[in-house]
Amino acid sequence: MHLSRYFLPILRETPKEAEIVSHRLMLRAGLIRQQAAGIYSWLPLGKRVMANIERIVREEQDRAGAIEILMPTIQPADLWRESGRYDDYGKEMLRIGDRHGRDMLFGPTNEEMVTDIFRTYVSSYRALPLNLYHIQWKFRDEVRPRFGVMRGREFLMKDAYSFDVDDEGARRSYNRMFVAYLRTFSRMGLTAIPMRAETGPIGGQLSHEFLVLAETGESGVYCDANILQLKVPGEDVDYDRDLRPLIEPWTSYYAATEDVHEVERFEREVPAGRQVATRGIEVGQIFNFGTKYSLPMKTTVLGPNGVERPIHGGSYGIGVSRLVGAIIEASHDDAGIVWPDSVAPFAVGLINLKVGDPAVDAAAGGLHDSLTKAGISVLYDDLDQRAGAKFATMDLIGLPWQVIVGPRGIEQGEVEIKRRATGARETLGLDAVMNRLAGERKP
RNA sequence: CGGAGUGUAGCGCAGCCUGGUAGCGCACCUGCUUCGGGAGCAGGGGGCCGCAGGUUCAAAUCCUGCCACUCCGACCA
Repeated sequence: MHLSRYFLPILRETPKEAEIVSHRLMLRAGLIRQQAAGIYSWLPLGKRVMANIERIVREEQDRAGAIEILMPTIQPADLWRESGRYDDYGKEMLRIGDRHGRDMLFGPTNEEMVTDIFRTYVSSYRALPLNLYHIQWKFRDEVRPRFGVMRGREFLMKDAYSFDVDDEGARRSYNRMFVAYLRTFSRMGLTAIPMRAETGPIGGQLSHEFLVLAETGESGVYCDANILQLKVPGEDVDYDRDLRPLIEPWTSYYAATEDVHEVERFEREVPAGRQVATRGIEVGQIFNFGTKYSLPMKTTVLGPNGVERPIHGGSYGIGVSRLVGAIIEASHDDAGIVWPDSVAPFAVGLINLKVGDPAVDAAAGGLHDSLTKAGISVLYDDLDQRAGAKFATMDLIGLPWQVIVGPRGIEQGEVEIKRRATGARETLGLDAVMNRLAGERKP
């Protein structure tokens, strides 16, 4: 992609409404544009990052056996009256009337709708377990949206819903999502810790929330240092086997957010040298809520003995748009964003230091073409600007690699290559660049 | 929803107290010179001063009401 033909509105100064670092950097690097409190347009660079996050989430959901569907953003109120949540949900729910005076709402979540789909088509225990998910925009009319996309009113969420014939099956489904979540966040370059959580308005008895560690996170986190060393299950994990041994280490060490933190227990259970107090951002939560929705919504299947029984459900959310902010909170420096390879909007930023110089133009243009042909996404800065401005822009938008082509090096047939995260530079021959990048690019 | 604050060009701000032709920096356009870490000079375009009402010969400025946005608290992917 040629920068001269792209749409990348960089801001040199920070808009004053942005208080936290991810919000500032998202506005400055041209990822988002605020349209109203907690409501954002996604500009090209932000859109690409979110698409990468979505892709990883999707791959891990699929791997864990969940099946993708897509439900609408607008829902009829009747379903919510049936579950009893139409009145419970309160002002957070955006209520809309259509032209016929029918009560509609912009979905804040989809338990009711997915249950409706399920009960229409599934009536036998033999079709279970089933886990349906979608990645769709939600709207929750938060009293106080803030922190940019970290707490917007409109946000993109992956929500999965599991259906099982009994509690034992529901726990297996829960465990599959537990492992999938560990893998998902790890692939995005994040350290995420699962923590025992309150179930809140979704209800149920078992729940964990996943906190991404970041110095600038909004919740205080207390945990045992050992949990930070645990190895995340590999992509060969067998989701059909008993996953409890994989999960047990993660749930056995002390880990709590500040609102449920027990100082005495922490002091007693965790040796002084391993007591970690840090901060985190909630990016996912999983629930096992049993029959909370299946009873009022009459969702049953026939068991092996021919007797109808209510299904046991769970729901599993990941804040996709929030993750964009969370990743930046966890990975940035004074100069700007430092994208993990797997979610970066482009793999390579290619800088032409002297636009108009035939030798430099030819070398940079050639690199752009061969990188693109090799399937390596590249943003080619072909603007006639000073070097300082180009470097500042590239550092700000945080692409993993910078390839710098200038007249000095080109005389020797050499370019410079810089790793954004470490600042490490090396000088390579033109031909060597391709091999170097091809080898390093594995997400 | 309680408390605090801010609305003036795309972004950052001054002007308001003490009413009198709407300004500065960045960004943008034109030209020339520059060019390996945010260039210099010259010229130029862009504003219902958040909205409505009032006071006044005259309102960005004073008064009243409303709206929007931000921050702190209680709630949340």
